[in-house]
Amino acid sequence: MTRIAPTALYQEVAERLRQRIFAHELTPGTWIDEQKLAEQYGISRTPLREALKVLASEGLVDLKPRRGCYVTEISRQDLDDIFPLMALLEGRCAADAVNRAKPIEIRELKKIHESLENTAQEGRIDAFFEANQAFHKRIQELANNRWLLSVIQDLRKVLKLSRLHSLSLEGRLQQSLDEHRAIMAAFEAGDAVKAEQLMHDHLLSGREALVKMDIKNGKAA
Amino acid sequence: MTRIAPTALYQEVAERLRQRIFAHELTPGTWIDEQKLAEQYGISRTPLREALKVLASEGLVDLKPRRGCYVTEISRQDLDDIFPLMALLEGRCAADAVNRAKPIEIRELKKIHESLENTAQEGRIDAFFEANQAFHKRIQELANNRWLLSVIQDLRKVLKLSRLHSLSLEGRLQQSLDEHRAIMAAFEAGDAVKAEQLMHDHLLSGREALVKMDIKNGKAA
DNA sequence: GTGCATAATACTTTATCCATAATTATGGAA
DNA sequence: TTCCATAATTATGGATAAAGTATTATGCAC
Repeated sequence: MTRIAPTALYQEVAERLRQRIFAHELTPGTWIDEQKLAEQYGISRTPLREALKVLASEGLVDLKPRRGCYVTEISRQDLDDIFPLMALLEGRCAADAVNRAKPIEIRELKKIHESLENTAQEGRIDAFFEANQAFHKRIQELANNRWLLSVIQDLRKVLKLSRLHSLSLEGRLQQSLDEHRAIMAAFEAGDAVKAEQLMHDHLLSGREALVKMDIKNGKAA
Repeated sequence: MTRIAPTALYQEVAERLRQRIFAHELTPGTWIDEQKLAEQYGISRTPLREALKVLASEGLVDLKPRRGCYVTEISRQDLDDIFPLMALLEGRCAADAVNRAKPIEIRELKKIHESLENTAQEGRIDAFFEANQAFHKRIQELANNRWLLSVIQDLRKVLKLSRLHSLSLEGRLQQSLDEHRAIMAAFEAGDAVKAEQLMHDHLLSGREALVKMDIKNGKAA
């Protein structure tokens, strides 16, 4: 019996570690014990080490030679650097997507947007979060630029390191929804320039909310 | 005697492989024989495999599970995707750099530009190439955005896979020089908007030259 | 003669083992 | 009591070996 998707062990391990890091089960700054982890997963250290190399070049962990592996700590400066960059990139995505999308694809996007409306009204935070991700991802796919997509996804992984990032949406659910409505309208109107502008500002306003939380909680990242 | 920079073996191996790939000694599409390579370098296959994982997440090689490792083949579509993206990113870099750079840093940049002028006049292609890289890199550093920098450098690595890319500069040395002069002038005038626009177009005109060569040679990438 | 199946070979993948370097703890001296 | 040095322990990094899977070639059958 040959597997349909022949993924190597190190890839599966990398994915499991990613999930644990995103879930903040492995918090930034903590040391990753290779031996213990290998034992936990019931594998040898070799594929684990290879997985850590992959995570390191994704920026999720820091690999200090002869000193071990640590979950990356993201600073406020990093967030200040990444958010404008994401705004730029996702803005471009939106513009390209508007220009390329066929009517049927716009309708499909609209469906995702509607599930966003529904989950918001029903107050299902986690489902809203999911739909939000799906909406953004779909637009990125519509832009049809493999490299733009991969750059954005890599940066998003890094953003996920910040606990505040996932929490920030909750506090501005209504605002986020409004912004999404406007973006959707620009798509339906075929206005690429406006879609770019709106998406750009949408990302930056996410950063704004995060700054406010940051101040309230009085701690960094 | 403890080393100042304790780099792991896999990192050195990764760097050596990068150089061989960029030099097109390992051409796109070719299979990388782990055993032979490990023997050549006089190391075991473990660090070599780890190096390949790193190169894979940089996009320089394709790691097909159970099928081995191949040098990435870059398509014309990839170039069409990457160049506008680079134009966007380096344009942003230029704008940020203008806004952040102190007068002394502008003067340092000017020095690099002048060596560009000199090497061009003397017809020293390879030195011109070096200075060109230094100029772009310096602007990226002046933008002072760690993540923007790393994204650009990653994409540039991928571009280097294309042989035509390095050749394209030769055919448009004068034009490239003119564009650099204009960019330098925008820096000295402190005009961020203009610098962004010029840098953006500079990248795109590089792509244009590449398309023309492509047509003349009648082959892809 | 062509197509399919089986076997053999070769390469990837994973596990175990060893050596080296770093960190921590303990003991002695100031 | 505190600081420095030395030794021991622990973890990382590299090597080697074994096992499993994929591909290719050869042989047989239709």
